[in-house]
Amino acid sequence: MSRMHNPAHPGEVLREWLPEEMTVTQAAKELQVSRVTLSKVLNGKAGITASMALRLSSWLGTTPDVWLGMQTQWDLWQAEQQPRPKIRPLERLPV
Amino acid sequence: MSRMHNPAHPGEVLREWLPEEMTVTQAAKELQVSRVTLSKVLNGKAGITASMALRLSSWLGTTPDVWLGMQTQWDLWQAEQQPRPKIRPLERLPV
DNA sequence: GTATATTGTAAACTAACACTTATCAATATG
DNA sequence: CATATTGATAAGTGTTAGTTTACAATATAC
Repeated sequence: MSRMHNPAHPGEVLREWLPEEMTVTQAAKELQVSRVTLSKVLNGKAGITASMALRLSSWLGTTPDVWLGMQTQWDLWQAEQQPRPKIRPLERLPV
Repeated sequence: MSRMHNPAHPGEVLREWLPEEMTVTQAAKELQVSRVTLSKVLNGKAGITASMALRLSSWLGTTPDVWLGMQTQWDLWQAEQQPRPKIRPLERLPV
């Protein structure tokens, strides 16, 4: 079975967590990454790493798993869109 | 809060799924990756990618999420062992 | 209105890493 | 003994998350 819906990029979701008036520059400073790094994430040009997930969880008061989970679902959906080899299921001895 | 226990590397878990008599070479052929690629995963020298998770799920009849989830937990634990910047929680307006 | 600072993204570069093929020592098999 | 097969290492390639630098656009100061 495949995932029906193109999941949102985590950066897209992150956008909604940022207060309206907060600039990328400010947010990057709080997260202690460069402006560029955060900008890329927000624009879907880079993914959420474990390190970034920890920063986001400290800052936003979430679990890191939320962010990494989103990234995982996104990665998985992307991979499912690629041509895939036909793999014959392993024959297991019945219990 | 941090994860208490060093989670197993997914490759370690994968080992347990392989039939006793199956060689790395055979398994790699079924998964349609090189011997080296699989060997590295089994020895914890490489992680589980989305593409690999899909191969494993096809072959072993699991969901891909199982494997990617393990990888995520492992990545997270590794990142937690590193020195981390002190990030001040974002002040949210109370509801 | 012009000068200066700040913003967000792009460009260029570096480091890490997943993958491949080639190589090698060790073990099995003819 | 000779040959083939195994699993791991070495070497090389491509991708990508991170940095600093550069730039065009907008805001702020004088």
